[in-house]
Amino acid sequence: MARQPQQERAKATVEAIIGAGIIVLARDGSNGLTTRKVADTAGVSVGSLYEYFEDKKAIQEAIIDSLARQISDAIRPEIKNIVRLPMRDAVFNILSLVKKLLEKDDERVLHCIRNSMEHLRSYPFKPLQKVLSELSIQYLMHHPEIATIKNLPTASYIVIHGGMYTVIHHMADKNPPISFDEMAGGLADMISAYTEANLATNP
Amino acid sequence: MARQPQQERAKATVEAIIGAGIIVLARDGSNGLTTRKVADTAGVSVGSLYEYFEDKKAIQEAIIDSLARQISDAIRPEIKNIVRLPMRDAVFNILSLVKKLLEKDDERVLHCIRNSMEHLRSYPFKPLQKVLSELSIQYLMHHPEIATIKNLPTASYIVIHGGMYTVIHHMADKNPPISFDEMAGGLADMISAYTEANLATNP
Amino acid sequence: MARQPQQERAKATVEAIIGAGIIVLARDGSNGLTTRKVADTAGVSVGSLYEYFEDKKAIQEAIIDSLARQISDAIRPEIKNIVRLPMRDAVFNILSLVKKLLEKDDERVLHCIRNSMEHLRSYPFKPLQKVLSELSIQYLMHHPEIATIKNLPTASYIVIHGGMYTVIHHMADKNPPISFDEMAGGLADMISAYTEANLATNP
Amino acid sequence: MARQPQQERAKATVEAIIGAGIIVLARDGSNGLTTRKVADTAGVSVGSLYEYFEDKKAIQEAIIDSLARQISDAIRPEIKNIVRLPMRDAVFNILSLVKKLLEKDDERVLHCIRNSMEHLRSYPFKPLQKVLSELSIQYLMHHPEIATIKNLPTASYIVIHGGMYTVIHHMADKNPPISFDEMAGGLADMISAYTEANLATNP
DNA sequence: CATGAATGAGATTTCATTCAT
DNA sequence: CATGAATGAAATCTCATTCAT
Repeated sequence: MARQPQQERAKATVEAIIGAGIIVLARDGSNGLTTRKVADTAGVSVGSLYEYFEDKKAIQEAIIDSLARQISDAIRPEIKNIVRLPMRDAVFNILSLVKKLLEKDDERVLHCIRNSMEHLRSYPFKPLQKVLSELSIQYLMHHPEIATIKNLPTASYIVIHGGMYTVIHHMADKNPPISFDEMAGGLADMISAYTEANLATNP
Repeated sequence: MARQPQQERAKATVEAIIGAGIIVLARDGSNGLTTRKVADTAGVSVGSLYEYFEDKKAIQEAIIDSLARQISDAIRPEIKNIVRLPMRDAVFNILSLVKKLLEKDDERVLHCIRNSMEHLRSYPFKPLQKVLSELSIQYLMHHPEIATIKNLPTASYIVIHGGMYTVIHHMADKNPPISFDEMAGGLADMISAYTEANLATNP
Repeated sequence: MARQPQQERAKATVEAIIGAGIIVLARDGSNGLTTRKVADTAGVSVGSLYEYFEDKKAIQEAIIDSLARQISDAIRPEIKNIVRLPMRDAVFNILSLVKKLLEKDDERVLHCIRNSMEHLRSYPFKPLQKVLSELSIQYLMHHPEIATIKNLPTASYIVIHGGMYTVIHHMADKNPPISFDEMAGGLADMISAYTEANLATNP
Repeated sequence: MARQPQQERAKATVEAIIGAGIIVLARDGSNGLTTRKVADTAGVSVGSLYEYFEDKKAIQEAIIDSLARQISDAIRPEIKNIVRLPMRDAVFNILSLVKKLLEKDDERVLHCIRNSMEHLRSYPFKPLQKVLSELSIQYLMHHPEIATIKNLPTASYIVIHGGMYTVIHHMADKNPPISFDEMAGGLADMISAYTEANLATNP
């Protein structure tokens, strides 16, 4: 039943469905993502959903893929600027960049990530982690002196996972006890102190 | 409709329902948590669910409350030992403690937390955060010298939120690029370096 | 299972159940009459309901019987006064008497009659009709001159049925276009005019 | 959830659901009106009910609205004939008309009215009362001489409410002590005598 | 006798999916 | 291709009735 969209109009319909899915997922959560709501929001009939997608699961996956691409596309062009910065500024900028990305469109992406944590096994994180890993590698190439740090993978893992979630949590927090800049600055300082300490011991 | 259990048997039934709910939530996720499955797992009829709970939402909340209590009860008795340790060891021990807690019963609590992140707005974290905040305060009382650190709230926020989630993520990771001890050690080192750096500048 | 109450306490329980049933029926309608609500309102356990009543239907019937008796008991003692009055006053007094009866206890009986019209096939009307028929006969014995009226049964039927329902409807009407006294007076005048016209033609 | 029917087929389904609802309501009473029975009787699936109706309550209301329209539509075309008649004949004809209406289709409308008295607060009467009020006004315009009667509203109220219910009760009565014609004739005579008496005193 | 916990059949409601038009 | 009506399995919830204590 699921076909490849062959015409422009068909591609537009697929885009509309995925876009509608993102809106519904952000608004109503993964439990509230029904075919009817998606079809209504997309302005197509429920029948059309099944013209382009095998079943609901396929729609969910397409939504996640789309979110993943949006995230990667937003971060990748900034890599070339970030790799030039000293460690502290690099970390701070990455966190700010992620924040800006998650804030777009009334925090649509933020809500989608929160709402799909369970069902989709942190899938949307994967490409975020991938692009951040790329960034790590490129950063290393621009700063060969830190290659001597033996715990670089650890630092990288912590900033990518702990950092990401702390940003997500902070943004969802109605009354955060500290400001975003304090949080991001603190984490930047920690990473910076950690890497420099390891650097100092291996001269 | 919802009654207070008055007899011993009734209390046992309520416990069985919540226990079954935890099992089902851990196994099937919040979308897979149906009244039928909970009743079957608890070995009671669906009608019994509604003897003690207003509706399904109330059952979900009771499950979360129960998990929250389990978490707090597991951590609180350890506080008195942890507050005696130096910063690095304290952080490492807390993370290990959380890991041990989440691992219990085939990672039941871990799965529940992951599976209820969406629907319940990270509720199960609340008491975990609360008990860790208590720990922070007690730690401060045992180490008055660190009270001079002006960014203590920042460090605390990062270890509680970033640390917790990194643990959760690491445990769910099939092929983690670093070991748990490396991760926990790294985070402990960072926090330790961060606080000591701030301490050094304020002698 | 259903037993005859043999002790004083048992009789009191039966009364409490029926009284509770009347309250619930008046408040929640016949669809809202559940065994649990009746038991709670009566201050007994659901199990006790089945000690004294075969099933729910038996409770409903007991409620109706109780209402019927209340109605008859309220009207019968007034008969001896009403039969002495001229036709117009008699009709007006009967309607006022019915109104007073239905108003008692926050219109409890009124609501019960309205709420049981469907399910119980106007049962509560039966005894009301019976006692009013008795009144008709006694009235005739006190006013033998009207025995010559050939349409007396018709007049009686209309005042009993049309009159009763008009009272019930008027009491339930939030914004009645005429006052109760106008309505009752009008009906009394009609009956009076009708019987006198028939009397005049048969001198 | 509830949609507006857009195709012919959908409108037919809505009609079938309401028609089935009327049959079930007449047969089983408002307590016996289940979604299952309505769906089965209408020859559609239960799911279809919820395509066009928010919930069961909405179906009940649609049934009542449909009945109300049937009643009004049956009476209104007769108004122009009735207003030409003298008072006694007018009243008698109205009551006969109502009887004929309630008798149609195995007394379906009669049973529906009886069965929905409780739950729907005599709603189906409202349009019947409205159309009869219209009739009153038109009658007055054709008989300007009765405008001098000061108790016309009272007479109107009694014939509409008392008369209607007496008809309903009489039809439901297995062994009525008087015939329908006697009852209707009696009521017609009363109203006629009442209005003429008031007319005579204001020459 | 009295209790209230437990039951389970049956009611309402939801929603992914199919299919005639 | 597109539509949206129709489906029905499965979910939530209710409540009269039973029965162990």
